[in-house]
This record gives sequence, C-alpha cells and structure tokens, in this order.
Amino acid sequence: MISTKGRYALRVMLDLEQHEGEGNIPLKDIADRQEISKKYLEIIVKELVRGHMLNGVSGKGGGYSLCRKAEEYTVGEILELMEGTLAPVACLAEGADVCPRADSCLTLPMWKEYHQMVHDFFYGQKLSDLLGSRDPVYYI
Amino acid sequence: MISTKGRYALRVMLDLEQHEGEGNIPLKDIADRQEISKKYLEIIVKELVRGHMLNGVSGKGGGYSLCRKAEEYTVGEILELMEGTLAPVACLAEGADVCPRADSCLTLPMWKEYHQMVHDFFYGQKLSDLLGSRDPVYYI
DNA sequence: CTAAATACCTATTGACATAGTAGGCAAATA
DNA sequence: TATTTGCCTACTATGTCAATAGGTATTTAG
Repeated sequence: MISTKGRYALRVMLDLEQHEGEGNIPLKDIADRQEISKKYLEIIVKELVRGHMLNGVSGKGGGYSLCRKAEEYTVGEILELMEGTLAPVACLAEGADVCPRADSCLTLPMWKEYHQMVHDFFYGQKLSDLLGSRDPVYYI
Repeated sequence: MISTKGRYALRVMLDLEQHEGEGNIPLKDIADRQEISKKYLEIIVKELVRGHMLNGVSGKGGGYSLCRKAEEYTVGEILELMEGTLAPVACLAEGADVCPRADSCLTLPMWKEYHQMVHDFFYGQKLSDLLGSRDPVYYI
C-alpha cells in the first residue's frame, strides 16, 4: 500500500497547483483545506522541499509554492521521493545488493516486468492530469 | 512492497509444481530446497491450505500437494490471499468503508486505474507461466 | 502396537515502520 | 519589534513483519 506520506504529498502538491499564482501558501491553509494535521504535513513538506519539488519561504507572508509548472511534475517522481522506491521487492530497489538467488529465481522476471509497468504508469501521469476530467491511461 | 509471506508462498507453490506427481511433499523438503525456515513456512502453508490452494496430509508419509493443476492457479489469487489485498489505498480494499472524501478526491480515479492494472497483471499470470522461458505479458 | 514422521496449533518476541505529537528556534515582513 | 511563518530535533504509541518456541494431533511403517 502507498503510505499516507505519499498520498498526502500528492494532495499537498495538488492543493498548491489549485492555488497557483497566489504567491506563497501557508501550510496552515493547506492543512485546513485538506483536513490533515499541520504538524504531520510539516514532515512531508520538508521532504518535498529537500527533493526540489517545492519552495518554502519563511517569515510573515511566507509559505510554499511550486517550483515548476504543474505539467512538469510526474506522479511517479513525487511518490518515489516519498516512498523511497516503487520496487515491489527489495532486490529491485535502487542500490540493492544483487541477490545470490537471482539466476535461479523463478519469480524475478515477473517482478521486473511488474516494476517496469508500475514505473511507466506513475511516470506517465503528470500532476496536472489529476485535475479535471480524466482520460484513462493505456499501457502497451 | 510484497511481503515475504507473499513471495515465499509463490516459491512454495512453485516448488510443489516442480515436484508434482511425487505425492505428498514434506514441508521440511521444501524448506531445505528453498532455504527458508520451516517454522516460518508453517504459517504460510497453513494460510494456503485454508485458502484452498493446497492439501495437507498429516502423519508419516504426509506432506503437501497442489489441489489443482498448475495452470489453474493465478499468481493474483495467491498474492491476494497472502497479502490480504492488492489495493494501493485502503479505500479500495474489499469491504472498505466508503471514504467521505471520495466524490471530491482528485487522486481516487488514478488509484482505481492503478488497482485495475495491478489486478489484471497478476491475475493474468498463471503459476505455470513462471516456469520455463518467459514471454512478456502485455497490457491494453 | 509402537515409534517415527509429519501436519497443525497457540503463544511469544524483537525489530522496524507508520503516523503522528510536542516544543522550540530561525527568518522575514508588516 | 511583534507577528507570522517555516524549520528543526526529539519523542511516542501502535501496529506489522518476520520469525521462533514448544507443544498436540494424526497417520503410517516396521
């Protein structure tokens, strides 16, 4: 399952997208609208800033804003940043040790295909695609 | 990530498939071949028996055996049995309460599509497909 | 009939991740 | 300079994961 961190991060990004052009958006406003504890969102937003997904400005009049256009974010990069990896098994995560059973593993090819499919799905979705009416995304 | 329970369950099923026609296979043999603790496998195998994935026979000469032909199992049903659900978010799990935010949730349609894709992927794979050389499974 | 082999059952454990909360410091502006 | 905001460290409760421990029930082989 996708954790709350990943899901809330998407909601924060979408909230900012919906209030683009309004300057810095205080986290309090986002927390109120999304009905998520501001304290918990702080953790999530900190990681988003570190991952160069958005800008934070301190002080009065401060808040957060997108640092790219909404069409330039993919759902995949946001989820991968928050979840660590999208790999279904540890041996396919980035920087994982090579499994000694890899050569004889009957399931590894399936996991690889699955991982590729998941990656393509999420990286094929722009953040801006989540707004408005939705056309299914097909896979080949 | 898919848990060890799901992954080990697949390996147990594949092991039994590879020793089909040899009667009851003691768990000890499977544990030795797969290099997994027999005690831990007991938990997994118990759930597989409960889920009508295999037969267990007690006593000397006992062991486990598939209760269907290998082509009649899908990876999806095995994983779903062990993992509980394949849903990426709680509100899409079987028997989940309807989320009050569902109507306005911008991400729900994406999660639904994703869930459908994952379901189709795993239910489209027969257990017997995992043996031998592998043709990629394509999705439309 | 008995010993061995096997499945089956309940309970317990340590480690780790999840989903937060608490309280304060730093920065910037009105 | 007071207020508003982000930013930082630390803490905690709960639950899940991945196993281990120790026993009971069942069946067959000798």
